[in-house]
Amino acid sequence: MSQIRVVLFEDNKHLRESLYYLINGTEGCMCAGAFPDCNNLVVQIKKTQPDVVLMDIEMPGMKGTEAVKIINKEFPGVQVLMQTIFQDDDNIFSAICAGASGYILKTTSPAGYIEAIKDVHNGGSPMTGSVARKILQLFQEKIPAISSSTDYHLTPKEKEILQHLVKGKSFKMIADATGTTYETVRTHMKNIYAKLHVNSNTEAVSKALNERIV
Amino acid sequence: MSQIRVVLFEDNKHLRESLYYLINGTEGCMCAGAFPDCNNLVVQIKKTQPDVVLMDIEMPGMKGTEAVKIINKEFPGVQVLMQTIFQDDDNIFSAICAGASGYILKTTSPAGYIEAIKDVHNGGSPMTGSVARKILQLFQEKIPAISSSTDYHLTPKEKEILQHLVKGKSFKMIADATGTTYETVRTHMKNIYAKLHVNSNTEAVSKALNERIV
DNA sequence: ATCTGCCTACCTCAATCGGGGTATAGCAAG
DNA sequence: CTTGCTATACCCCGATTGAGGTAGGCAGAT
Repeated sequence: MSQIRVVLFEDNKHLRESLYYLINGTEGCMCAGAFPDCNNLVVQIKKTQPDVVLMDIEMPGMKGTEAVKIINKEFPGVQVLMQTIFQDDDNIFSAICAGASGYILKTTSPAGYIEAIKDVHNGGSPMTGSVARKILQLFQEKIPAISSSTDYHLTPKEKEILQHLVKGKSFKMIADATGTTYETVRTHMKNIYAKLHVNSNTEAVSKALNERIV
Repeated sequence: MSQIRVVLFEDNKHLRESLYYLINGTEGCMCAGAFPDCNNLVVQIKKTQPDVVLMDIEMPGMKGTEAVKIINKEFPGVQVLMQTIFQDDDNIFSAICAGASGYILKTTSPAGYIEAIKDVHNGGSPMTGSVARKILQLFQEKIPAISSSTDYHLTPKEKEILQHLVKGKSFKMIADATGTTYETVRTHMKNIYAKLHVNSNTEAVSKALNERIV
């Protein structure tokens, strides 16, 4: 079986070299490159052809999260494993949004590093327990009530019409799209308004989107 | 140091007993209860006073995700560790939304179970690598572009008016709220429509909410 | 000093919408 | 077989909105 090609970006010289030797000293892994910054990022990745990139989040010059974005765009198959000393929400959040595949702390043991590299290469997303907790918390904050949305007892037809309304269509266009008449759509809309306790189309759209009724 | 009190809910008798002995056979842990279903959930938790609940996601009667919701509401300090044989998006997603603190597969080794229990008790969120990957993917889907939302160059006043519109207010009410006149609001709305490339209030609301312009 | 962008304000006209009705038909539950 | 719910469809009327103008005042930039 072929080796996992790892490339690392890490500004701390000592850590960079330690990781370099650690990876090369591990069976099934090889370090195809080790760089102190993200200058010439694209060129270096093209040259070194990594399977996994180990990326420090705080570095001089281009930020780690920026680098992740570029890697994901230019080299979609490459897995990026973030490593950091910080575990603040903002950093984690932007790394996730940028498309990182794993997120470990620098306090991780050498064996943990190797395990994480292998895990990420196998399609997993290793992350330190405390980081995972933060991600779950972020998730719960940002997606407040996907399932706890109150049921307004909309009929299938009413939901269908509401969906069209949310797309910005007029009653006429909805009538067209649903194969009914303008007046029928209006009747349904009146019922929708009554059920949602609103009295304008904008209010209905707002409520539909915010409470994910659509 | 005191022991971690674990209570488990698992319908499979064999697995339930195995886990019971595993936990009681581990230093620092004790199994304060083991139940085949979530009947009398609240009573049983009140009686057994667990630090950590190990919850099967698929059970007869009350679903695991429902149980998590109740536990989080009634006993906020209790950590819930979900275990499942499935790793489909819906289950993971609803468990997270319900407030689970960890998510492991049943293929996890006994040592892994113990580690996960300890991790969750220490404020971590252990999860199988593949589950973590799914959560990251869900995250990236649901939070598509928190910062990459295109800028439509709305002026402050226009944004203010749009915010009112999203709340479902009519032009008249917006005029009132912003201290201007009805006609001025209409003028602003025309400009907003032009900038957002829409031509109805519902479309504007929809775009504002979906692209987080508000 | 002029120009550009923003906020302000008004007008008209046609189209759409909200609220109030009424009515028929299908279909499932009681 | 009647009751209730849903879907269908139409009417009227007044209010609101969309589209098209015009125009003054004011701040910051060139």
